[in-house]
Formats: sequence, structure tokens, C-alpha cells
Amino acid sequence: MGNGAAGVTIYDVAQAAGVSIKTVSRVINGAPNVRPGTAAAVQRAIDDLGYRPNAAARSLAAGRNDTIGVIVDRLQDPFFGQIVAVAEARALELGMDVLVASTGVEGHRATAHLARLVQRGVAGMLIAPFGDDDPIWREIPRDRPVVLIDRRCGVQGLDVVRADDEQAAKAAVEHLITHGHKRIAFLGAPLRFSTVSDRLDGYLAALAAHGIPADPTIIETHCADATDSTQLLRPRLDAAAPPTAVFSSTPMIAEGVVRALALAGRRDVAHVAFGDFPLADVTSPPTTVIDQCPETLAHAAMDRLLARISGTELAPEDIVLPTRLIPRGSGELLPPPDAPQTRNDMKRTKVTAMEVRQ
Amino acid sequence: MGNGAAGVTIYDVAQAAGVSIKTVSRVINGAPNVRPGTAAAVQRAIDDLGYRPNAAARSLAAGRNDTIGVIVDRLQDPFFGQIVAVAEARALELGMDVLVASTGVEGHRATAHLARLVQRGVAGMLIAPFGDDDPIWREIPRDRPVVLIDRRCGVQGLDVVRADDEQAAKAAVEHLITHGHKRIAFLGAPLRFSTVSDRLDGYLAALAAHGIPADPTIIETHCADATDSTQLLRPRLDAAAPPTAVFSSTPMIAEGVVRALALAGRRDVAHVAFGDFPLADVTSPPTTVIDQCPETLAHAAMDRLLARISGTELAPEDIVLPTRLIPRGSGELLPPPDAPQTRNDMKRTKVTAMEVRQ
DNA sequence: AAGACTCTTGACAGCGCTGTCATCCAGTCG
DNA sequence: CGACTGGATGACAGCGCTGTCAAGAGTCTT
Repeated sequence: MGNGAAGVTIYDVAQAAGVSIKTVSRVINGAPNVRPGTAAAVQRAIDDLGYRPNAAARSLAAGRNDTIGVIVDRLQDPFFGQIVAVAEARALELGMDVLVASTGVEGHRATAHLARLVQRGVAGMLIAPFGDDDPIWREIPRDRPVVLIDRRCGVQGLDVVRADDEQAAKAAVEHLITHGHKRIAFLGAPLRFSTVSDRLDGYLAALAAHGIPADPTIIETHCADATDSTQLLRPRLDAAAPPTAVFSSTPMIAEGVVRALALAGRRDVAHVAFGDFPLADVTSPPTTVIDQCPETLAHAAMDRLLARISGTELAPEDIVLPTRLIPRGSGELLPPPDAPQTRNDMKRTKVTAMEVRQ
Repeated sequence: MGNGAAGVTIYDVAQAAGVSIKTVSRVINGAPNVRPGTAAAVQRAIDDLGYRPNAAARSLAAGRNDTIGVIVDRLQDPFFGQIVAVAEARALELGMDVLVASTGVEGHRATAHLARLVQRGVAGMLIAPFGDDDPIWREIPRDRPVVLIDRRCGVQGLDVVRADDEQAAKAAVEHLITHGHKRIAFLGAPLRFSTVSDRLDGYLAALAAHGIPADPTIIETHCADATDSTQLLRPRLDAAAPPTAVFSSTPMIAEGVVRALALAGRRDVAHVAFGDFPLADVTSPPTTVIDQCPETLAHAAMDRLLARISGTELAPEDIVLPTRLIPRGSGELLPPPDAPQTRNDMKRTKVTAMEVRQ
């Protein structure tokens, strides 16, 4: 009984139960071929002594480990919070634990974390790679299961579970176009995030599909955080030919956009954000979002990771999950009747992603 | 060079460097009394072979462990996200790792997690206990450092790091009173959270200090989540003598309050929330909050935990940190000039916490 | 009834590392 | 110049557990 005096070992249990340590080991691990009576006696001894197997000894002896590592940017971000929460819940079902590692907003700690988790002997890792072609990710160990979530990275041969960024962004922008918008600003995080890059492609594809020229002056991809998006959107709202709608490429950026609009007292600018966020439904007007269903993503990624950990052989796959648009009001605003036409209407008809990316 | 083929052991390094494993061990651990030349040779061998010490073997042999466990309600909650983030950052500084455990919104998994973390041999734990007098917390092992954060729990003899809930709540309510409010609703999570209980005490103390009778009909302590607070506030707004101000006891509840007010189109109800939350500044009107500075709390808790882990002897302490009120608008609204007087003005002058808690 | 199995159980050798204690050697000192 | 000191290094015994292999005890065949 009682709260397990530390220091109780398998030997103590064996002695108390009058069996060998191996039998105790069998009982602990639910191994077959132990007579019920023996198992019961051992179990009683375990309970009486408050024995808890030593995880370190166990993983040393068995050579395996029931810990998985999760690497994300920021634990504070609800998106990643949800991912870690799902990972933890799923791991728990299998009696595994989760070691968290956040790379920080610049990804500085990524390399160190990768090394640490390997050293810790994690059975597998769930990684939201920070930055697309960052050489850091080349260091991802290939000797154990790794699943990338949310973002791709330059590395080949790994499972990736992500939202259909390009299609979803395209759908979002078309949603705005359908409501009559032609000047739609793109506010994005840096393009080294594969997600943002894909979303920009979707944005451009939507414009192109509707014969709307892309205007580089309202495409911003240098927002590191919400403060940036607020500050970078502000002057554009006051410009000669202001956008009548804004597409935010991430929830964080959307936060800054909502703030910029609120500060400017503008309720006439349409807004669709990629990624749902808390209180999106009570902004004025409520923010229309693309829900990328972080939990679904996380579950899919964990399915994959846990399958690999349990030994299933799988070919690396790029799993792209659908998203859904949640219209709440801001994305359904119509442009003002006197909205100026696109400034460059006559001059050019197409901007390629390449050009924009300069 | 290269990405450390797993399976390289200290023996391989020793052989490559022409020394004994013990010397390698010394180098790895930065032990004194190793000739610089020897150390350099060993280091070279380590680098060449891509050797990484096996954490399991290490903690088994040394009997210590450089992992700390953090138990919180929900990782998705930015408040806890911040706490875990700080814990992780601080742990990393010392080369330690963080094992996360979320108890779920009802705290169901708490016991299991406690056991798991102990079994994993964590060096210490940071726990945000769910529920005050929940017997679960009696199971907290006393054989290793534990620091409680944010909330107390029935257990004695443990460090607690928390905000000054009662004083902060009192200040918040007095802030409303100063602006002329007399009918101030209290929306709270269940009182088994020590924080909520303390905040209710602060609320009652503020009313009492100003001779305002507490009205149990506008004191609600059964909000499990934001949905509840929305639904429970709604009818009260339409009641005969509606509150002219609302005090939300947690950010989650505040979210529901903001939503209820937005849905009802009410911008005239003053609102002060305990705990800052994202976009609080862009609600209509912007939400006045008490910032409990989660990061500061987390740092203070980690200071304590890491000190204990490193062997410092400390008497258990209840560390209460100050908060600050951030006026943003909603808390500074004045009550309507024709606001009805408190319904019970003549009938009673004081409600004790006891009564309210029925 | 002896051989062939199957089910239970145990002895024992590590897993990779650290702590303890012994050893060796270059200086120091009386 | 021999005893003495302290730094540098290594031999070795575990840490607590699991995997392997063998042995003992029944059970089933023919």
C-alpha cells in the first residue's frame, strides 16, 4: 500500500512473492505463460511494496524506450499547444511519455533539441520544422521514426502531415473574389515556411484564375509576428488604392490584422485568416477563417508515428488533409461600391510567384 | 563527423582515443583532473564517432535524472502553454528536459501522471494542481522536489508560487466600484480551484469594503468553460436588475463573457477579467484585465524547483506574486445613469463567502 | 510406459554508464 | 635521496531490468 517508497526494486518484489525476478518481470510486462496464482502473488507483492519499475533501467536493458519527442516553435501558440496535447494524449494511451522541445521563434534551439532527444533515446519524434530549407533539418536522425507536421522541410523520405495549404488559400481568396473583391492584400510570415509559401501560391492561383493581376505592393511576407502585421498593414490601409480585403496567412498574423483594423476603426475591410483562433468569432466583424483542424492533423501524424514505432513498415508519405472555411462575417463583407480598380489593371496581367518572392 | 550512428558506446570512444572508459566518462562530464591533451584526444574521438551518451544508462548508473515533469490542465491553454515554455527554456539551460503531462479538464489523468513521472524518475516536478482539496494531490511524492504553481492544493509542506489572487480580485472589483458600479456580477469556475475561491473572497471583500451588499443571484461559480460563462451570463443580462459590470475570474471565462456581450450587442457592460488573453485589446470595448504575468510566475517557480533539485535546502514557502491591472476600456465604462439600485439594498448588507458558497 | 510436447520458472549475462578505490607517476620536501 | 603528496588514469562492481537459454513439471501420444 502507500505511496511507493522509492528504492523498491524488482528483487524486493521477487523475494516478497517468493519467485525469481524474471517472473516479476513477466508479470510487470504482462508476458504470457505465468500461472494466474503466481501472477496474483506477485501483483500483491508489487502493491504491498509500492513497487514501480525503474524506467531508466528498463529502457537500458530492453534497448527501447517509451518516450516520444515533440519539437515545435512555441508552446504558447495554441496551434502547437493543441498538437502537443494530442500527442501527449495519444502517447499516454500506449503508456508512453512526451518530451517537449520548443525551438523558439527563430528556431535557434532546433539543432540542440534534435541532439538531446536522440540522446534521450526517444522512440520517435513529431516535428513541426521551423523554416523550410533550413539545414538544421538535415540533422534529423534517420534511425528512428520521425513524422513532420504542419510544414514540410527540405528533407526527403519523411512522412509529412499537413493541411492543404495551397488549395485552402486559393479557396479563401476565391471566397473574397466571389464577394466582389479585386484588391486583396496578402499578409504573410516569411516564405521560408513551406506553409506560407504554399499559401502564397494559392493566393496567386486564385487571382490568376479570375484574371486579377497580383499587386506586389499589397503582398507582404515579412511579418515575424502580430506586431509586424499590424504595422505593415496600417500604411497600406491609408494608401491611394487600399486593399478592400485582406488574407492573413497565419493566425498570428491575423491577430495583428484584426488589431490594425480595430485600431483604425475599419469595419469595412474584408478579412479571411488561415487558421482559426480564439475569439475570432467576436471580433468586429467576426473573422472568417480557414480551419486547419490542428487536432485532426495531430491525430493523423500520431497515427503515423505510432504505427512506425510499433514496427509497421510504411513508405514515406505526404499526407495532405483538407480544411474548411468558416464564414463568420468578415470574409463576406462586400467591397465599397466605389472601390478603386486595381491600379495596374492595364499594365500587367500576371505576377508570378517568382517575382513576388523577390 | 556526421549524424552519430546510434550504437556508439563509451567503449568505442575509449578504444579510439586509447584511454579507459572512465577517462571518457570524465571528459563527457567535465570532471576535473584530466590532462588537456587527453581530453582533446577523447573529444576528437567523440566527434569522429558521433558518440552520444545514453541517457538511460547514465541515469541508471548515476541514480539521478535530468528530466523534470510538468503537470498542467491543458496544454492548449496559453496560460499553461507559457508556463511549460518557461519551464522548458529554464530546464534547457541546465541541460535538462521536460516531460509534459496534462490532466485534462477534469483532472482525470492526474493520478496516473503523477505515478508515471515518478516512475520515469524525474528529478522534480512543477504542478498546477487541478482542484484544491482533491485527494489526488496527496499522492504527490515527497521524496523529490515539487513546486506547485498557480494554485494551492490541500497538501502542506510544498512550495507554492501563485498570484495574489485575493488582492488582485479585490483591486479589480474596486476598480469597477470606483467607476460607479454597484451591481457587479462574478463569473467563476468552480470553487474547488483555490484561485477562484480566493478571487471570490477578493470580490466579496471589495464589495464589503464599500458597503455594497453581495447579491448571490449575480454570483456564478459553475462555469466549467467559456460556453458555460456565455450561457450563464446571458439570462442575467436580461434580468430585472441586470449587473452593470462583470468580473470574470479566469481568462477562459472572460472569453465566454466577451462572447455573451458581443452576441447580445452590449457594449455598455463594464468587464474586468482575471488574466490577460490574446486579443483582449481588440474586443469591443477592449477588455480590462488583471495580468497575472504567467511567465513571471513560471520563472519564480522554476527558480525554486531548480534550486531544490540542485540540493539547496529550503523551507517550504508560499510565494505570492503581485499582479497588475491593465485598463483597456471595458473596465472603465461607467454604469448607465439610470442603473437600478441593488435589489436587496434595504434587505441585507452582507453576504459571507460561506453563504455564497452554498 | 517411454518419448515428445507444452507450460512455468529461474539462472545469468549483459544494456552503457558512473562511483569507488587502487595504481602510477612526477614533483616536493626534509 | 627516500618518503610524501597530489594529479591523472584505470579496473571493476554494480544501477535495475530484460533477453536468452535451460531446466523442471505436467500433459499427451502411440
